[in-house]
Amino acid sequence: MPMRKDTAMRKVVERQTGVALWRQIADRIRLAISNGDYDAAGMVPPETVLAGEFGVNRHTVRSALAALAEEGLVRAVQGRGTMIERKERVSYPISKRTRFSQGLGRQVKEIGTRLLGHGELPANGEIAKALGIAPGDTVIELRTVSSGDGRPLSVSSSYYPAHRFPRMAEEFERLHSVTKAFAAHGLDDYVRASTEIVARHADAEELSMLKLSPGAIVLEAQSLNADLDGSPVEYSRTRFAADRMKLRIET
Amino acid sequence: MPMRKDTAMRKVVERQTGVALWRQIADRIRLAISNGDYDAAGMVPPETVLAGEFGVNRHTVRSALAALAEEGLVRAVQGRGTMIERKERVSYPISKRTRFSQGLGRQVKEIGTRLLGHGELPANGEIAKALGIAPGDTVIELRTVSSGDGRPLSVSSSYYPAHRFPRMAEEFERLHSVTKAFAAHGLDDYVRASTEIVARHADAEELSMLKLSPGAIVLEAQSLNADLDGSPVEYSRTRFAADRMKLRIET
DNA sequence: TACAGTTGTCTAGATCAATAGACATTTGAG
DNA sequence: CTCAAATGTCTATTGATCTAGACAACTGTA
Repeated sequence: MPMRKDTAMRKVVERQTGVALWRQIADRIRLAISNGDYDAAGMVPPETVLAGEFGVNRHTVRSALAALAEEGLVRAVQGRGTMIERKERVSYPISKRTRFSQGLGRQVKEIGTRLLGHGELPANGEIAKALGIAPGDTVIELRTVSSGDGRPLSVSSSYYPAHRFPRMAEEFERLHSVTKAFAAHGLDDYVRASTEIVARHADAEELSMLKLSPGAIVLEAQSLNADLDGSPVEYSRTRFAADRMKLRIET
Repeated sequence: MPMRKDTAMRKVVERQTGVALWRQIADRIRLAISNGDYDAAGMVPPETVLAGEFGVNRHTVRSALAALAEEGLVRAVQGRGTMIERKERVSYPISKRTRFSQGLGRQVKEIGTRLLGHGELPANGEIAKALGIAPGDTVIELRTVSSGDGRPLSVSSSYYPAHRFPRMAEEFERLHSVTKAFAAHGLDDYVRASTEIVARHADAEELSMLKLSPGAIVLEAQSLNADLDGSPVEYSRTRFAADRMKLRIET
């Protein structure tokens, strides 16, 4: 069986698919940037060249580049070209001992987690099953958004059994750390029991919280942390901006 | 800080974003189906109701439903309504001992892996770095597509150091199993050393191989397997159809 | 059979996306 | 300075998407 060669001179974009050509092209250029395809020059090829490669009008390419400039990924300078401002995805480690701030430390200078809101609510089926409690039992919800160097990276909803961690919200607000808030309840260590990962289009709330443009992708990690006896202590759904993050699984 | 309530009567879709309304709506309905929001009735709400919820014309909703019907997710019956045909995502386990067929066994009746092509090529920087060989050293590439119950689930490109596994392609064609092909080279056990996960829009080749519609999402897992001495034996990039799969991390 | 509720089809017009071409403006090199 | 190469701006036109309304066809129930 012969090897299929990717000779594709013309980079394919498809029409009449509900996704505008300029957006498909923006996605392709974003990918090429993060792959390092343009590292040699440090800039994107000229608009006329890109238009030729994709088989579209130059104006269509300009729409794509305008969208990328809006994201802060490139910056166009008249007379010179379109320069790459930023390229790497931040790598987020998932391991037995996953703590948010650690592991990102070397990649981002400034990490911030902001509490969006908190509340108590009866556990629905999904949450109750994960935490091993009865549906309707009270859980505490924390909603947070995390940023690196000023860019939002993830939004998260976390659930804690209220009977065991009654002051979770207050302690988190005081200490700005889940690990420390656990410690304030007498829990010194916990480990990741399971993680499920799904990718999908961002919904309207995620678009606005993560400052994404419609059609953008989120990586959703549904994770369960347990104490050393195996009893669940936290269930959370974290949605990462997929174009800014990759997940690294450490087994 | 008060809890933010999601009262959203009107489900928000955004205009002038390069993603057609019908496609945004299709994505939202697909998500609602996989969340089980419509399980009680087993069918999608009437077109007029959906049009009201999203604040669009009924024709726009019809375009969205037509796209979902094309995917085989729903089936419209005149006079009755639009029924849900399929909803679950297949869960793919990632652990120290990840083998493709296992773990999917209970979820899918019929698993097939088809060899698309193979070849020998000099390792590029990415592959050489992963496999711990010199750039330019020969690697064997296997390109496969895997299906469950007739639906394509993933496409994969795998790379093996040719000096150690010279007959990888032939053995895989004969045995239809990477694990058995390794065994034929005298390697009885191997473990997952690392996995990185990225989500992005599918490119044209992935769209056709996975039978996806443009704008669809792939989950790409870049994984490295090593023998028990820690020496890399396989580097692969597997792209999963994100709307059909979720990844389960087992730590 | 009658009817309410639903999907299917058609027409017409408004708005958005993409093409095409022309020319202005800026930059860097010779 | 001059020029080539690149981005910026404008106009006009075509095709795709979305809205609007009307009515046909089918299903299940009363």
